[in-house]
Amino acid sequence: MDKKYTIKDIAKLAGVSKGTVDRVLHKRGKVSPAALDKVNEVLKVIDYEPNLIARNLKNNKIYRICILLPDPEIDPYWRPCLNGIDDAVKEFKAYNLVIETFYFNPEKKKSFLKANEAVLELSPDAVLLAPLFHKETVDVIEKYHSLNIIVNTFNNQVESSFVKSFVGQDLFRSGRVAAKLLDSITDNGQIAIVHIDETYKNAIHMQEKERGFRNYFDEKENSAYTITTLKLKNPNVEISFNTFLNENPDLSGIFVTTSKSYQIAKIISDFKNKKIRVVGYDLIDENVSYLNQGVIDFIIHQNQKRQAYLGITSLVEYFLFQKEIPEMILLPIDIVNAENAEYYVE
Amino acid sequence: MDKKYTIKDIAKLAGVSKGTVDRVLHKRGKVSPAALDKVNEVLKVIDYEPNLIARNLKNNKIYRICILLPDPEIDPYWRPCLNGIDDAVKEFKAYNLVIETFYFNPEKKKSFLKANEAVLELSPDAVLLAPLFHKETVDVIEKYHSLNIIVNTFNNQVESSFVKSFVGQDLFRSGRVAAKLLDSITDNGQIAIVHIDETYKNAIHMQEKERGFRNYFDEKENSAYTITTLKLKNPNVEISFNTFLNENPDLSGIFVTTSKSYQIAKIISDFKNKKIRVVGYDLIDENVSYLNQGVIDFIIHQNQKRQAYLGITSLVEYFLFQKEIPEMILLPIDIVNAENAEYYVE
DNA sequence: AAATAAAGTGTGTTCGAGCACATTTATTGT
DNA sequence: ACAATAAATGTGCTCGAACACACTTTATTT
Repeated sequence: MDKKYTIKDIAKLAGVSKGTVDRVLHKRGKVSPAALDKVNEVLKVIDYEPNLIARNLKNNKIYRICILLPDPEIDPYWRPCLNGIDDAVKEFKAYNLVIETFYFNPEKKKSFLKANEAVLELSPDAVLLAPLFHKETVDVIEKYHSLNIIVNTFNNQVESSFVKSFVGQDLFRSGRVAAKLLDSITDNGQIAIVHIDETYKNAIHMQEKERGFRNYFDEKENSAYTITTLKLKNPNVEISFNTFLNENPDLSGIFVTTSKSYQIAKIISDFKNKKIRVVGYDLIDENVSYLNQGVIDFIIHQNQKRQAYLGITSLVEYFLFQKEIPEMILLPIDIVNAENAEYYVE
Repeated sequence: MDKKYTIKDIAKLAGVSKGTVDRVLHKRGKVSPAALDKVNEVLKVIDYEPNLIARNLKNNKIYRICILLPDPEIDPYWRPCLNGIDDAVKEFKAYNLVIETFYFNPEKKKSFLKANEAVLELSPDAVLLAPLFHKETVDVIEKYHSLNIIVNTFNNQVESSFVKSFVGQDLFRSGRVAAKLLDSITDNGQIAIVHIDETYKNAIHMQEKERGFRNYFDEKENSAYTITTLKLKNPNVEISFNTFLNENPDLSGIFVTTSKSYQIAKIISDFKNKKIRVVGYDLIDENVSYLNQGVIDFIIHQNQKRQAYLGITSLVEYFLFQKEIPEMILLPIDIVNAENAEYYVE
């Protein structure tokens, strides 16, 4: 009754052979106008959907996907990605897929290049990478492209027409979200945007967040906030920031643009004069701990796990089921407080 | 080199036929100890993973899944579910699946029962339902179970050992999230928990949210809040709440436990005396509009779309790939403000 | 020891799409 | 009109797992 139509069914209905139907469906030509009409007539009436299972059984090529990201041992920010990768691997382990992960030292361009060389050795079908070093990334992307290897990026965006897809967040928007949060939890006064030195990290990341943050307050009429940008460098963060705190008694809110908000939290938790509100990024353990203590008020979740997961699954589904890969997948900007954190921590 | 092992490969390696390997893999018996050992020896060495594609090609049974939920025309809360269902249908349309949706009037038990009868007529393999009427739900679940039809629920939980899986949110926790939000955006004063009459809705829903909300403040030391619960009924919401507002000039925050926060927002947006903060539920248009106007501060997203989507996909993957269905899938409690709303609106 | 039952093993077909190749039909040139 | 060639069409095999069925070997009964 509601059995799916097969090519054989169409052939029978149209009074031709399955070979002809196949040629029509794939526009391979070598079909007479008469036969073409007959088949199209049938296709118009019935709703044919090729059986993906059967289609893929034949195509038993092994697809190889390589993922390149900074070593989570060096920067724990990337740890959740491993879970995302793991989920994807588990989900597709029954298919003809080889998914391999490569780490590089996020502080060393050489390490990044070396990892890419190792990937090239394997001549994979696709590469998913977290592009930290701009120039180097553009170069390797071109290399991959010339070898017909698909390149997708996640977390960081990079300008290159050779990148098929990007998974990440709108950082400008995420800055606005942070601004809105601080706006709602602080009374007027001074707000500090704090960039904590992460030498290697694409500075664009932090800049975009700052732009969004300031944009929110610029748009707001009669805003009585003063916004100051602070660039702190380890190991001087503590001293510099303490000085700043003492010089700015009006400070009511802090927006930390990196996952290092725990460093700021540590300082202000000793600083009992006044309640200062903090909004930061990323659910790493130290941050969650200060979130639970009430020192950090909100954390914006960048959802690295899902970024990695979607980066892989979109490639897998492209290879296995010829699903189109969207040029850009923007993940929601999740707002986390002490009460809903457990659902996002990975 | 890294081709996947097939049953044939195992057979060759073990020096038996693929029939014997098959019997070992499926524990069908009729295998001599000697042959069993040989096959197990090979299986120990190699990492065999059956090809799901091939497996499912053979099993060309058509699975029928029915979804029962309130008519979104009557309660727009359920509208996002349609998108979730749609996504799942699209994703699996190439497989042997029939997914059918049935609506019932959320105000009429009879309508619910009638919808279930229609479902029973089709004798599906599984049913996914939003259980509104407790007693009736328990009855139909028993009926389904006796007919070997799998029953999963979403959105509302119902006590029944016959339910295989539940997809939803922890409502107690969501009450706590709301409390934390109001706590962070209001100064001490009075807070109102507002239940707006939705006759049909399982009152447990709202009660759980209230319990969580109060629990947060109970746990908080030296909290200087007064918490009042208000039960409002349409069409008297406006009059009653205006009276309440006038009688309680100290009111600083409102927690609306249903998706009707726009009704409260409408009232307080005319009430210019003081800034009153509002936290409510669900991204329906009216609420988002007040969110953007700054009348509602936060909305908790119940993610109906994903609830429906996961409810279906878990069943599909169970049938198609014999994946286990988790007994309970708890979705994150998403916090939404005017800046990140666009990512959640469906 | 032969007959019969039981246990163990292998072979062959199926699922649906895809594609190579064989076969048939139509068209062109002489 | 009849090759020669081109165009159109159909047949049959493949992928891997699953399972029915036929066949062979071993065990049990008389």
